[in-house]
Order: sequence, then structure tokens, then C-alpha cells
Amino acid sequence: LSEDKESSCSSEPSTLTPRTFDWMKVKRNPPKTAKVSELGLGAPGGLRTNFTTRQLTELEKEFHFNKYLSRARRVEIAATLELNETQVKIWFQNRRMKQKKREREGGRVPTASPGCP
Amino acid sequence: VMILRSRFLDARRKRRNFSKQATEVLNEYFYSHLSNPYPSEEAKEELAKKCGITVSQVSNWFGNKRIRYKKNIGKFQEEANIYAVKTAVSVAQGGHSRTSSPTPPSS
DNA sequence: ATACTATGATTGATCGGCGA
DNA sequence: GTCGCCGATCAATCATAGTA
Repeated sequence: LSEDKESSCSSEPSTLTPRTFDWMKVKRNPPKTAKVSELGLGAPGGLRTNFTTRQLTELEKEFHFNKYLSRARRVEIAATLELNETQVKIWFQNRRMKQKKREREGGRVPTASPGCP
Repeated sequence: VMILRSRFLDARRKRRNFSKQATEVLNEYFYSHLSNPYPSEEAKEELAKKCGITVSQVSNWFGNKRIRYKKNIGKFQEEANIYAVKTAVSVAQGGHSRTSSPTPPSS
């Protein structure tokens, strides 16, 4: 077996040569919100959708009612808010993670309190 | 897009820069693991403790660092060399990692 | 005071792995 | 085979702190 053999840059194995490792090459596929192809629509492909306050409010409200959505409910929400089912699904996923993160940081330990302004 | 931006003026984003030492520790880890700057959960907890910040903040720091580093490697060139030297020295010396003499001028 | 840069946090969306 | 979820990460952006 061989050790880590990443990077593709050759030459200069010297210690002071920040080569190009593969993590630096990682490129994510552009957001495929809706159809990247045809289907003339206001569905912009390749951009991070900006949710409106109304959409966020509704989603938030629904979240407090249910942390998880059923297929049927998801369809309703998506239709009401003019979003894809995927977007609604993803929003709930992210929202759950966010919730979990908040709980986990409840009793944190920043160990900081030099000077309180 | 103007009035819609007013997102409660997010009061939480009252950011506070990390201490110089904390940044020092984080950068040391980053550049000494430049081939794979993805600390494990345990490593994150350790770094968080050392820096006096939360694990989430450590994650944010590495996330931002990675993205910004690869976005403009040239801009971090010197910073990379500085920390590379640091680690190289500590290794040569024998495991010291406290901020004493960043650049041993011995040559 | 004024403009620009550095940096921490937020977030819609992706990637890989799991389980039903 | 497909689908939703989780955990981690990406990538673009926001808002502010720091610096010139």
C-alpha cells in the first residue's frame, strides 16, 4: 500500500511548496434548481434561490407544526409558496440541522469573558 | 431586493474576531495539514478548546479558510510559508508548539 | 470621517453514505 | 432501483471589524 499520494503537481517536493492538492480542485455542480435545460421558465438555473420573507415565514410556521413533512404536505407547501418540492424538502433538512446545531451549542464553552462591553 | 434584504438586521451577526492566538492555532493546523485540511470531529473539539471557541466556529473557520485559500492561493502564499517554517522548526526541534520564536534566525 | 480589505456567520444547495 | 435523511461541505453573500 502507498501512503497519501494526492496532488498532481510534479517537481519541487521541497517542504516550502504549497502544492495543489485535490481538495483545492473540488468544484461543485451548479445548483440545478428546476430544469437546467429548456423549459422556458422563471426558474433560474445555477443560482442560489433567494427565499422571500413570506416563504420563509410559511416554512418556519410549518416547521413548528411538523419537523418532518409528508409527501402530500410537501406538495401543498411547494405549490403555495411557488417552490419545487425539492426546495421545500431541502429547506426542511437544513432547518432540522440548524435546529440540532442550536441545541448542541446551548451549553457551550467559549471560555471567553475578558472584557464585557 | 433592497427592502427584502432587511432580514431583521440579523442581530446575531455581531461578529467578534477571534484572538490572535486562536487564529494562530487554527492556521498552524490548517497549514500543517494542507494536504487534507479537514479536521475530524475530535480534532475540532480539541481546537475549539484550545482556541476558546465553539466547534461550530472551528468548522466555520475551516470552511471559510479552505474556500478562500483555493480561491486565491497566491494571496496566502506568504502566510503558508510562515506557518510551514513554524511547523518545520518545531518538528526539527522536537515537538514544541508554543509561540516563542516564530522565526528562529539561525541559519 | 472615508474606502477598502479581512473575516465570521448564514444559508440554499451539493456530495457521499445509509437505511427503508 | 428509488427516495428521504443525515452529516459535512461548498459557495455566494451579508454585515461588521480592522486597516489604509
